[in-house]
Amino acid sequence: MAKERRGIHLIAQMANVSIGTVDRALHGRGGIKESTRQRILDIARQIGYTPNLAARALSVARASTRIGVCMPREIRFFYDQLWAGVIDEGKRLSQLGVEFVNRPVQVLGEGDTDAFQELVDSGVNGIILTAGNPKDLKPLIDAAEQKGTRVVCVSTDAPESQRSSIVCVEPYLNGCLAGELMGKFVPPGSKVAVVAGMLMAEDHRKKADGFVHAFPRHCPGGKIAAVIEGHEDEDESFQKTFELLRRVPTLAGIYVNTVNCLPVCRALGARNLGGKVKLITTDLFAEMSSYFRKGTITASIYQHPHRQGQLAVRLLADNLISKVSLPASVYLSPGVVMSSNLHLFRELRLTGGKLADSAIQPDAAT
Amino acid sequence: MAKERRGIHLIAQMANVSIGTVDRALHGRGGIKESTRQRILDIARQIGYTPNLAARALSVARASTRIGVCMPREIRFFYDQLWAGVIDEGKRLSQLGVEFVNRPVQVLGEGDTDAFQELVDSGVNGIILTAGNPKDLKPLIDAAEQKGTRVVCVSTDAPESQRSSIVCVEPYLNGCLAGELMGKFVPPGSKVAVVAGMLMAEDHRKKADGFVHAFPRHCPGGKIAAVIEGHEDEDESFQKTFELLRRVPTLAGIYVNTVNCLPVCRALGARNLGGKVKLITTDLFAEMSSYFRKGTITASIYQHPHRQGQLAVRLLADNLISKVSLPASVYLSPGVVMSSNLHLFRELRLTGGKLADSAIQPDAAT
DNA sequence: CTGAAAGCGCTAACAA
DNA sequence: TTGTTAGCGCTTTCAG
Repeated sequence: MAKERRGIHLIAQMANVSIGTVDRALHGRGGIKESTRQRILDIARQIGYTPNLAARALSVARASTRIGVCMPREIRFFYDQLWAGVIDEGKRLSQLGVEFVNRPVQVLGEGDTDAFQELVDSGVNGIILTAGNPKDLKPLIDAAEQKGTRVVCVSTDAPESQRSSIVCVEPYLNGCLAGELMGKFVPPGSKVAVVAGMLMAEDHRKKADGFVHAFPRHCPGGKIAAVIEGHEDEDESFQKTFELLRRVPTLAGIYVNTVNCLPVCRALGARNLGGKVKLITTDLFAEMSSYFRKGTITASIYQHPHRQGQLAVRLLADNLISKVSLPASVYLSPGVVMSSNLHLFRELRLTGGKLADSAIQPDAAT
Repeated sequence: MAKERRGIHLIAQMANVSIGTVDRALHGRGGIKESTRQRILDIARQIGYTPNLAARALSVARASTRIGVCMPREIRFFYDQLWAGVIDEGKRLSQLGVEFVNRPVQVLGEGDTDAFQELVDSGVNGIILTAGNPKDLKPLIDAAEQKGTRVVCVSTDAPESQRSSIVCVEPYLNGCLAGELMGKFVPPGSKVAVVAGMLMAEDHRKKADGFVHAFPRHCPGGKIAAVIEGHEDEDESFQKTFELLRRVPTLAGIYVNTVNCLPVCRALGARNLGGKVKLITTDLFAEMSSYFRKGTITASIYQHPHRQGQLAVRLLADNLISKVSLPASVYLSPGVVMSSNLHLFRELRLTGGKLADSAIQPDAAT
C-alpha cells in the first residue's frame, strides 16, 4: 500500500507531476506551462494546502528573511523597553530563519536617515523604524517601499510616507485619555495646565491637543490655564512649573505629556502641593514610583513600549514569512498606571523595592 | 576542505562521536557512558548550542506535544475572547508541531472536573484550565502534575493546587484599582456601593474586598454604603440597584464587579442618575458602548481576556517545547476603558458603529 | 518545460 | 555503549 504523502508531495502525486513542478507553480517561478500551474494551484486550494514553515525554514537554512531595526537608544526608559520587545520577539523568530540587523541611533531623529538608508542598501527585506524626522525620511521610505522593502513604523509615525504600517499609541488619543481622566479627577470649573516637551514636536503637540480637546468635555466649566514647554530640560521644567504654581494658585491639575516629569514632581513638592494638584504623567520608569506612593502622581499614561516592539516584529515577520497582509495601523490602547497596579509594570520590576518581589513576570507578560 | 557543520553535527565532530550519541547525551536518554555524556554536554555548553526547533518539529513530524484546553463557553463576551486568544496563538504553534485538544465546558464550573480528567487521560502534555471548582479540581490537578502533566490555570485560579502556573488579573487588585479610581472620581466623604455577582464566588468576593480596601484610602472620609449581590440575575440586579438608589439618595458611585452591568445601567437611567452617580464596571462588550457614550459608565476595568489566552498558550508551549521554566504566576495589569479609548478594544471592533471603522486591529494587537 | 536528487538539523529505529 | 541510516516537507540545483 502506498505511503501517505503530505504537503507538496501530496499535490505532486495528485497532479501527476514532480515536487519540483509543484514548487514552481506555488511560487510563481518561471518555466512552467500555464495550464499545469493552474491545475496545481487548483489542487492546492482544494486540499487547503499550507506550507510547513518549519520545513521551509530548515530548507533555506540561514536567514531567508532579514529585518532591519532602526530605533533610538535614548530616552533610556522608553526605548529600552521598545528594544527589549523587538529583541524578545526576534529570538523566537530566529528559529524560523529570520535574522535581525540592528542600527540603533543615539536619540530620536539623530542620524536616522543615514541609518535607514544603510539598512535599505544592505538589502534587508523589511525595516522597523522609529521615525524621528518624518520629513527627511519620507523620500527614503517611499523609495524603499517601491523596491519592495516593507517599512513598519513603531512608536513614532511617518504618516505622509508610504510606510506599510504603523504600531503606536496615537498621541492625540493619548492626550484625550489624559484629559478625560483629569476631567473626572478635578471638580467642575477647575483650571488645569499642560507641561509639554516642545510643542514643535508633532507628538507632543498632538498629545496637548488631545488633552485640550477632551478635558473641558469631561469637566464642566473646566479651563486650560496654560500650556508650557519644558524643552526636556530639567531646570527649565522645574522653574516654569514652579512659576506656574505661583501664578495660578487655584490650579487643580497638571498633565505632563513627556517622559520628563520629575522636575514637575519636584516643583509640586517645593510648593507643598503634592497630591493637592492632580498630576497625570506619561510613560513610566523606576524613579517615578516614590511619587506615586507619596500621591504626587495620580496616574500615568503608559504606552506599552515593550508590546509595541513585539507587535512590530510580529507583524512584519508574519508578512515576510507567511505573506500575511500588513494592517495599515495598529493603535494600542494606552494603559493607566496608578498606585494599585504600579508594581505590575516591567519598568518597576527589578527596582521598586518590596512590591517588585511578589510576581516575576516573564517577557511574555507585556 | 571539510564542510562547515552545525548543531548536533558540530558537537559530534568535536567530541569524536556520532550524532546519535550526541542526541542521547543531550536528551538524557539511556545507554551512554556517563563520561562521554559529560564530555558532550561540556562541548555543547561551550559552543552555546541551541537546538533548531524547526528541525526538531520537522523530524518528529506530527504533534510531538499536545496541549489540552478546558475553559468555559459562557459568559460569551469574556470567554469568547479568551478562546480566541488561545486559538490565535495556537495556530502559530501548529507550525512547530503543537496540537490542541479542546474540551470546552458550557459555563464556569460546570463539568470541568470531568472534562479535565478526560484531558489528563488522553495523555496530553499540558493543560490550560479555567478552574471553576478549585476544590474539586485540586486532587485532579495535583495528580496530573505528579505524573508530569503541566497545568496552567488561566483567568480563574486553583491556588491551593500544585498547578504549575496562573495567568490572570488578580481579582483583589482588580478591585483595588476600581477603588482607587472611584476614590479619585468622587468628592471626599462620598458614599459608594458595590454590586457583586455572588460573594460566595471567590473571584467576586476578592474584587469586592479590594475595592472596600482601596476606596477609603483614596477618598478621604469615603464610606461604603452597601455591598449587594445581584446573583447574575437581570431582574434581581435591577431591582436591588433601583432600591439602593432610593435608600441612599446621596450615593456618589457604584462599582459593578461582574460582567453583568446592564441592569445597573438601566436602574441608573430609571432614576435619572446616569452620569451623576459614577459607575465603574468590569469587562467589556458591545452593548456597553452606548452607556459609555451617554456617560452612564465612567470607566470599566478590562481584564484582557484575549491576551490571557495568548499568554497561557505561549508559556505552556515554551515550557513544553523548549523547557523554558514556567513562572508561578503572571499577573496582568487590568486595563482602564473610558470613552476616549473605548473604540480600541477588540470587543467593540465589529459592532460599535462608526468609531470601529477607523483602525483594523489584527489579532496580534491584543 | 519538467523530473530527480541533495540537503537543511534533528529524531528514532536498527545495527554493530 | 555507540554508529548508521531513513526520513520530516521544503528549496534549489542540475539534468533531461
